Amino acid sequence: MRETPSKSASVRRAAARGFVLDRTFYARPALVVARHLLGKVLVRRIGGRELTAPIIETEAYLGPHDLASHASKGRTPRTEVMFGPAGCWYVYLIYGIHWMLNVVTNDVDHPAAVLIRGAGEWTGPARLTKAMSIDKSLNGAEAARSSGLWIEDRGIKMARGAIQRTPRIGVDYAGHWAARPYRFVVDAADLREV
DNA sequence: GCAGTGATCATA
DNA sequence: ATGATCACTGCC
Repeated sequence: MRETPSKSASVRRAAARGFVLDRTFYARPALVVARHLLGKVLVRRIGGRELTAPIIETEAYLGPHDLASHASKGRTPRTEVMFGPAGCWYVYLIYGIHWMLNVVTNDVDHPAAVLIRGAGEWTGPARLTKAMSIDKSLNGAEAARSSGLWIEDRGIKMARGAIQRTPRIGVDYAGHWAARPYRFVVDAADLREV
């Protein structure tokens, strides 16, 4: 994608101005966090380099009553992180191959999280984690610079109508919860720098 | 359409 | 210890 020199400069300044989302952002209902993560920028530090990608697809997992959520099975070693403070990563392996990246939401002892399904050019939660070298070593870590994986607000805006809601993917086992529109998607073309 | 892949959890 | 399940992907 070609840009004029002045546009490139403004993008760099906008990036430098980005601020890291903190616990107050995540300590809200999963549906609110899932919606507001669209357009925020996932940042992964690997060595001295930073990989960045605007989030374009999320899913909310509400709590123990949500039969699509791992938390509906109760407190286990795997789900422990979801019972902890908001703003920590919940990373787990699925089908023996794929790492899934979630961020914990709500309050302590309210196990809820948002699955990050797509960012930048990467569609699909497993392709995203593969591209960003995300695995179990991040499970339980804070979404902060200290962990090497965090999310920033870089001022990207989108039209309200650009956001689509659909049922969540791959949770047909969850009865009527499978049909609830807890998946949020925005077309990358609808993201706008400010 | 469906195989691959192995952690996780319930059951025993 | 064993077996079922799985918030997916890639290849048929």
